[in-house]
Amino acid sequence: MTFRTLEDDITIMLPEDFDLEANLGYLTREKNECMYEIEDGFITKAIAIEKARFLIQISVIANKQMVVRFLDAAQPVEEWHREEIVKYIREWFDLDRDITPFYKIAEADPLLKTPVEKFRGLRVIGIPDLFEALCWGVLGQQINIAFAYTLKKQLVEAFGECMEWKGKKYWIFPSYKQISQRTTSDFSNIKMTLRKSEYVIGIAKLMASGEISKEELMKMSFQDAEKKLTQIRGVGPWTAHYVLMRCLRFGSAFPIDDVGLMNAIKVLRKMDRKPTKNEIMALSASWKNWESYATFYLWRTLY
DNA sequence: CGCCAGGTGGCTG
DNA sequence: CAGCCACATGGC
Repeated sequence: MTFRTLEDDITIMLPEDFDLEANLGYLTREKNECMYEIEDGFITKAIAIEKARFLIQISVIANKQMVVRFLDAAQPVEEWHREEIVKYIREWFDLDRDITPFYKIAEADPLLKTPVEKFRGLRVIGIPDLFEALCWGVLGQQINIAFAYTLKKQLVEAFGECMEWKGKKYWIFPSYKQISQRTTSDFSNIKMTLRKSEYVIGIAKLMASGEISKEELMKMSFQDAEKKLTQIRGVGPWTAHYVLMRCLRFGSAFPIDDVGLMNAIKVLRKMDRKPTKNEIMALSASWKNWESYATFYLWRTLY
């Protein structure tokens, strides 16, 4: 890519409950992650805004402000691009939510007390792109997390685009338009089930036709959005809630059937078996509208 | 080797 | 409608 003079850095002021280490702890939990790179506290990521491509590097100063630097761009950086990138980052780190009510609940909750002490300042890290969030949910079904990352890497490297910078590749998740034109035979080198390939292509087609869009889902009530999502083939209650939590940002999203959630509760309560759904419902009775945060913090206790 | 991983759709009685 | 089952692969 040719050299260009890039625009000035962007500064984003951070909310009170933001801790860089807590968030980097989540972002670095899996070495196989291919959607960004973390090094020396810097987060480097390729971002697509429609047809434009940017390579940005995020750093955080004293947990007070985020600095976004443009390392590279495939075209001039326009003002509206900068606005969209800020929007993306605010969604990614959930910067527009005041999470002090969650801490109030959690500090009085025997199950959440220790996790919130340990991970204070962690936000629910989002997946702002709906297609990426749905695919990531589908890929993660029923398999261990490390393997899910392997599958995502295979999918991204097979169909995504990358930006190269200083000898490294930074990937952009494949678009639904691109995947909607593939068939399951194109997925033969990706070691996921045929069923999952069908789900991913089906989701891409629904998005390409406009039947499913983030914009529309964001306008819906929680229950309507959940219903719309579970009508998609391959999206059951777990995946729907996962997407409601990580992309659509409903605080009350709650993947209650999640085996990781069950195991976290089992360990924290020193149980010799997994809790039942009824037991989890009883334990979570006071989490109203913060189920997503509670779940995310409980997951962090495991990996 | 068997069982479990951030489940789901399809089939059966 | 509840109860099974297959599904690709890796770690332990």
